[in-house]
This record gives sequence, structure tokens and C-alpha cells, in this order.
Amino acid sequence: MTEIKKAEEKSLNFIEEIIEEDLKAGKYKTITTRFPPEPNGYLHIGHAKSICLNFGLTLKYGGKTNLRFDDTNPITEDTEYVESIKSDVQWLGFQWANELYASDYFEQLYGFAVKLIQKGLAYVDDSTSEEIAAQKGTPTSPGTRNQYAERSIEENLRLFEEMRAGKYADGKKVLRAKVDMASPNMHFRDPILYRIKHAKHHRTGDAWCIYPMYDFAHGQSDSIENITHSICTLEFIPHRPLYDWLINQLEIFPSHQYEFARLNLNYTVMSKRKLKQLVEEKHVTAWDDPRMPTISGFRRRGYTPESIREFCERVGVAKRDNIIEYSLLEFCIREHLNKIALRRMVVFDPLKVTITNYPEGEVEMLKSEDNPEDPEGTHRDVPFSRELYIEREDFMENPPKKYFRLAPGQVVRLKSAYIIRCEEVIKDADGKVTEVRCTYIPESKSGSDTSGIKVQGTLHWVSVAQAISCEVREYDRLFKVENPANEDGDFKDYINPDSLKVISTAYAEPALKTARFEERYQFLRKGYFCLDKDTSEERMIFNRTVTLKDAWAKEQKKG
RNA sequence: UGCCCGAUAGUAUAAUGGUAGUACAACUGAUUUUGGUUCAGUUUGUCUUGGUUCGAAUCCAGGUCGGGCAACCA
Repeated sequence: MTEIKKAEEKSLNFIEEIIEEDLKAGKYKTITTRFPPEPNGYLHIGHAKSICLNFGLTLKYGGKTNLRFDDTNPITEDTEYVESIKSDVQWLGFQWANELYASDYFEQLYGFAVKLIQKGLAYVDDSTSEEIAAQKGTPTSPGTRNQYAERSIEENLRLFEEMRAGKYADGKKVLRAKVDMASPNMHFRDPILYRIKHAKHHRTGDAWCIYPMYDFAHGQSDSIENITHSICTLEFIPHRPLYDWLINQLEIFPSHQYEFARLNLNYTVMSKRKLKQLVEEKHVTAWDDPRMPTISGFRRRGYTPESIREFCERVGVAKRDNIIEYSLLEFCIREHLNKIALRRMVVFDPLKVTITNYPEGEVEMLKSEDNPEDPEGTHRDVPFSRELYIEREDFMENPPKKYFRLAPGQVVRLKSAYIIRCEEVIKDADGKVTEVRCTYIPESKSGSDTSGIKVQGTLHWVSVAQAISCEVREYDRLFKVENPANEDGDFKDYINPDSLKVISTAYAEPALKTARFEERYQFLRKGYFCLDKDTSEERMIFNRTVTLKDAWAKEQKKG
């Protein structure tokens, strides 16, 4: 047998390399990761990358992944977000080992803080936030410590207890770690551990009026859960020394933090704050507006979990900043939908075609494949009659070169039906074409064509009498520029005003009468579509998930 | 002007001292009852300057460029 290396396995990303080394070295028998969202907004496609990474790792190497809500700021957090996050993670196809909350650990974290005070490594500071900021120094000049840092352990213990008891108003006191005010790492300059917030927490209610800061909650929660690999994004790199310092001083399970570059997508924004603004200021209809890069937005738009997972796989995991091209996402969804979508015909902008040699009142049912990619080869019946609609753009009175569609004297095939020839053009007083009269070639019937006629183009069509009127929503990029966050001024100035186009004149073939929400459709020559939740008993509404690749549009652009 | 992270085709991502590869995008062409799909092919890259080495994308040093860090946010 020849020693040709078999198609090389997919190379590992840097986190997988670390895990394989750890496992090989016997550092851990099994790994534990966590996905740690703050419930203060909906998840976006960037979170999807993190979800796929964290859950994917434990699926690959064996282990478990917790869903942990990082809910240490009661002001911004809400159960609505908790619910949306859970449903998004499950929709993506992942199941957490435990549903946990940083707020579950408040008592334990309080104990950690007491321990730190007892070790002389934390103190209560009465300074205002302005004073604290001023004393912090700048990245190029060291900070200075104030007199509160000299308080005795006993006094700190008493004061911290009083803070918890609600004796002080918001902002009057904070608990700070005593580390190094001269450190070049700003996070070491006596970071704040606890602050006072007399606010109702979505889970603990009024039980607490002091809340731990991120740095005193995240790493500790990781440790409590025995997280072996705590994976986060690049901006937390400078926090890592503090993460390690606290775990070390507290003498608790040594979780380790690893950082990767967050996902950015061009022509959109990827921050919860900005997405929230778009929702609150009504630039979009909701968090799940199909134009939003949220998981719920993509879901409503018609993206499948498989396609999002494939996308997250393809973008890779590394440490350099990146902006992924939207076309990769589109490739992933087309690839999946091409395999599973049911083919249907829908005319968006109808132009009436009368087949003058087809008997009036006659209706013929023609078979058309549900999906040519599907080996099962199921079909549905499509009615054909004397009066049809075709797409207005599929007819031109004076066509340019390489126009393969209908024109005076020209022939085209109607998909799954007959070849027709354009005989006559009817116009109104303004010269607008209102009807095209054609003849059909009876022996050109699809599947049993003996006409010998060669056509250049095939059109989609519907029979007027049986067609269903419906609405179609076409979406385009939300922003006009590749990276709105990087432009001068307000990112909202770069919103694409044409991101939504509503088509109310669409006519669908009758098979779509039984369209279902979970089903995916390809409207022939138009794109992939799904039923929108705004659909009512009276009217069906379809979202365009993505267009088909369009070589003709490209050709025209070259014009 | 302190500290930290990074730099491979248009965009991502491999190559872990030994032939710079893959995907998307772009472009040709073939097939096609979807101007879709599929297939075949083409173009395009190691930030820079030195050094180490038989050999450097990879190691070392200097530079350049990009990003992050001074919230009682996470």
C-alpha cells in the first residue's frame, strides 16, 4: 500500500492545540467550558461563533459546557433577555450541561471578598468615582493610593458588612482590591470589586444592594464551576493577570482564560449597545428584524442553524482582528438551502401572457420537481392555462445582446410546461406593455418534447386563475458602508435606507397555499424564501433569505 | 508617549526551520428545462530592515502599521 498521506485532517486552531496539549499532559481528564452572556440584549452572530466554539470544543474532546448568565449588573439585565438567549442557543443546536447564574454565587463571592479583606488585600474606599479615576493615573503615569487604603482589616470588615446591610447610598463606598497603583496594567491599579446599587435584580430581587464587578465575578464563577478553559474575546487580555491574581490569592480552582478575536461582519454592526439603539430608535422593527445580525434575526430571515454553524466553522478561530465578508455567510446558507428547499414559482411583478392557441377555460396539471438536487425526486402539480403571469422583467420589446428571455418573435420555455413564442405586444395609452400574446408549441410539453426547438431561456410563471396573491419582503444590507462603527460621526448616519423592499403584488403558484413556517422554499430564479411570522389567515408574507447567485445581473452591471 | 495583542492573496484561515495550501470572492469555459446547481480552469499573498541557518512565513533584533487598556459596564 502506498504511503500517501490521506487527505490531511483539518488543522487545529490555537485553542484546540492548547486543549490537546493539556489533555496529553494529563492536566485534565476532561474539559469544561462555559458560554457566559450578560442578559442585557439579544445574541448576535458574533455570539454564535463563541457558542459554536465553546460547545463545539466539549463535543469534540468530551466534557461539558455550562450556560452561565453573567448577571452582576441589575440595572441593565432582564429575564426577557435570559429567555431569548436560552432559545437562541438551543435553536443553534446546543444543549448546556447546567443553567447557571453568577447571581447564584453572590453569597460565595461575598465570602471571597471577606477573605481578601482578611488577607489585607482589599479595602473600603469612600472616594467619589471622579476621585478614584483621578487617582488612577494614566497609562503613562502611575496612580496614587489614598488614605482609605490604610484602613485596618477590622474597619474594612465592618464597613463592608455595613455596605451589604444597606447602610450607604449608591456610590458612597466601594470595595477595592489592594494590588499595585503603579502597575503598567491599569487593571492592577486597585480595581473595584464591589459597588453599591440599590436596585432590584432580575433573580435575587432586593436581597442584595452590593454587586460584584466583572473582575470579581467572572473568574470566580469559572473557578466555582471548575471551568478548565475559559474562552473570551481579545479585549479581556489585560484582565487576565488580574483573573489569575485573584484566583491565586483566593486559593481556588485555577481556571485559565484564553482569548480569541471576535467575529465582525461587514455592512453591519456587532455590538449589543448599537443593536439596542437600532431597536429602540425604531430603525428596525425589533431584535428579530430579519435585517438584524442577531441570531433571532437570521432565524426569522430563514437562515438555518446548520448554515450558521457551518459559517462559524469556516471563519476560523485566531487572534487577529477580522471583518468577515457577508458573502461567506450567503455562501453557507445557499449551500444548505439548495439541498433542502422546495422549488416553487412566484411572480413578483406580473405581466399578463395570453396563450392564444390554448383553449379558453381549460386547465392542465403539469408535474414539476420539488427539488432537482433531491434523489427522492418528489413532484407537485402546477396548473397551466390560457392566461398566465410572467415576470415583467422577463420580457423586453427591444432586448440587448445576450438577453435570453421573451421578446417579440422569440421563443422561451415556461418551466415544466411548454415553449411559447411571442406574437404580439399590447400597450396602454402611455406605451406601457400591459399584455403579451403568445402561441404555445403543443409538442414541446416538458418531459415529452418532440418539437426539436432549442430555447435560450426558461421562465417561471403562474396561472392567473389559480394564483395566490401574497407579499414578499426583500432585504438588503443594513448599512451602506463596510464598517459603520469605524466611520466618522454617528454609525446610524450610514444606515441603508433601502434595506427593506416590500412587494405586495406577488402571485404564487397554488402549492404554496400549504406553506409552513419551518419549511424553506426556493422561488425559482428569485431566491430562497420562508414564511414570515407576520403572516395572517388572509395574507401570506414571505421573507427573502438570500438571492440566488445572478450571473445575468453581473453581466448587466458590466454593461 | 507606558503596557499588552496582532500582521500570510480582495476577505478569512493553514503551513509549528524544509515545495506557501484551502475556502469565500473575482475572472474564463463546459453542462443545464432555474442566467441556479455541478464541473474544469485562471488571477492574486508571507508588513519592513537586518541577523541566525545549508535552508526562515516560522527563530532573534530594530522599525512600520493595526487593535486594546485610564466604566462604581461586561
